[in-house]
Amino acid sequence: MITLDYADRRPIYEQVIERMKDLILLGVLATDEQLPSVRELAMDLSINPNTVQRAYAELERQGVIYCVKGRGNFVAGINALKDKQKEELKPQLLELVKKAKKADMTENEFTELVKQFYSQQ
Amino acid sequence: MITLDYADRRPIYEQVIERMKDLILLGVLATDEQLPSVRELAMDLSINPNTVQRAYAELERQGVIYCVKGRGNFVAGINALKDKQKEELKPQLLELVKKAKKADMTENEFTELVKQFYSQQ
DNA sequence: TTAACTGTATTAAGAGTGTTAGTACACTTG
DNA sequence: CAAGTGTACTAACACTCTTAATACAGTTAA
Repeated sequence: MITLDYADRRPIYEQVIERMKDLILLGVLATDEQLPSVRELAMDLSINPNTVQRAYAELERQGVIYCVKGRGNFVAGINALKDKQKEELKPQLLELVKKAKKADMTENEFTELVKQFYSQQ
Repeated sequence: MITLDYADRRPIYEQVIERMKDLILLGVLATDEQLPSVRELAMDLSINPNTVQRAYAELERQGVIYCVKGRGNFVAGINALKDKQKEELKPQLLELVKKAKKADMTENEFTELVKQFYSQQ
């Protein structure tokens, strides 16, 4: 279901968060569908249940999933997540634009890159 | 010359690297101009000389500055740095575009944000 | 030459974070 | 009741960031 990249310097729990969001955005995990249990996913990825728990807690804090004690974790809703991702994008893009300006990259150069990347596969 | 942000979670040496690049890109530090010495900057920022040294070593490794033992550190060249920053930008922008696609953000929406951010101050 | 400045290297220690391990408790389901 | 869920807690280890204290080598100006 999920693959970890140990070459990635980011913490495992962050990778789990990102992959789960991807699975939801791709529609692999539908709204209200149950996620693998903490212990099951930990076993599957050969990591500690605490690490999975940390990822799930953060996903719940972000409103991406909801938890029912004794039953499991469930997908909260794909549209809310999409809107959330779009909002997250903005400050990150602003930082990139600032960096581009500092390096004297024109808006046209920048937009050309966007066009190129958007048409990519 | 440089101000640190202790609310920023990133390591101090990374902040020093970024601020030095900014000073160079802004033209505050011209090509071949001497940077503050390791001990002087450390004193100025109230941090350890080792931390400054780490930042300077990384800046040299990236080709942003060059060091002469016994004399000091000097700015390598602003144009090379600008080109370097533009190249660094590309993979970061690609990741953002990927994220945007996943969230079903259209190229037009994205480009509109770019336009907005570019015209900002 | 000497003194004071440069960069550079080394070792040790402390703080913080990420991860694992083990255990325990409460809730739900069959 | 038993097995599965989420949740909480403590302890230990590894790694990184940072500081501290030296030490050494090169440069420069008095």
